[in-house]
Amino acid sequence: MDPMFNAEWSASEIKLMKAIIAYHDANNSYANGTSKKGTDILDELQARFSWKEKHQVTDLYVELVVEMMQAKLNDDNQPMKATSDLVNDNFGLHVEDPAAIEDNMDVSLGYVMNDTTFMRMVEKAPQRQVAIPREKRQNKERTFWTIQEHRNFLRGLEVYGRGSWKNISRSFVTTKTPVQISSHAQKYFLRLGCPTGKQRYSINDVSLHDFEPWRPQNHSSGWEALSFSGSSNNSNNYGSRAQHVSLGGNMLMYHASQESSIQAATWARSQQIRGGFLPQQWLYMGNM
DNA sequence: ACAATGGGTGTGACGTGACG
DNA sequence: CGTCACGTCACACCCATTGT
Repeated sequence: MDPMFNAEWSASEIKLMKAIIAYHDANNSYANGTSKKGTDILDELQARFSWKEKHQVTDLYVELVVEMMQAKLNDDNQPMKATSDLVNDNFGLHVEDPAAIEDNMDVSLGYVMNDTTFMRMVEKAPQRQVAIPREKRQNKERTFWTIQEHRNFLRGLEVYGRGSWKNISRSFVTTKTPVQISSHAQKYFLRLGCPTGKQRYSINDVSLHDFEPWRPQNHSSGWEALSFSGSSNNSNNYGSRAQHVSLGGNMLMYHASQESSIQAATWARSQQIRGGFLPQQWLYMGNM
């Protein structure tokens, strides 16, 4: 968590906000992806914390929602706690230990990169120059979605829900217009709804909760780090927790000339789909 | 090498709801 | 009721990959 939160928000304020969110959660208001209730919650929160800047409330709300979802994920191997219990124990989070939360923030946010190599691979999408013969398409440059943008999209989806492309564009994916986000969402939901093992890996296979594949306690061998499971096994919406693209360890760093992150991901995915595993020297190359 | 296929991006038409 | 803004859908176009 941003250390600034320590200065901007007191523990009691954070606790209160969590309680409010939990209340809405208990009423099925958050993260069910079916409504625009996220904005309702924000309105209430902004009214409740009227002395705070709007962006402060929004930012903390987003942080807490993601954290709470992550906390629930961590409890997946345990009986699901009742929401009332979550309210009482701060959703299993240790609010008094923000440093620990900060340490896990990337995990909470679904970043697959605790090492910077993966980030380097995905932070810039390939800017393909496409010859567009039609007049209307002249001078148009195709801009591909980065994984980071897609994750921001997923976060916005969780907060604002489907259809609030304007809000998502304004608050989460500022590099894309609402129309572009809508178009991206169209393909995203189409992919979710049409699972087939023949599909290649795509940006839409990246979920918000891609996390922890690199953790040694989760996989005793490098091969287990290659746990791809795209949307084909996902029956949930909005990049749900069941959807993982676990790009284990440093496996994407296989080739110096593999400039395109998308291509790298596609390549890696294809190796898995085809049942052919990665050469071991590539798999462990990043650890050299 | 070539054709087929899958996938990504952008555009236009249409539907819908809010507002005056 | 008309207008406007916005979202959804279908489609075009293109690229990358795969199969032959």
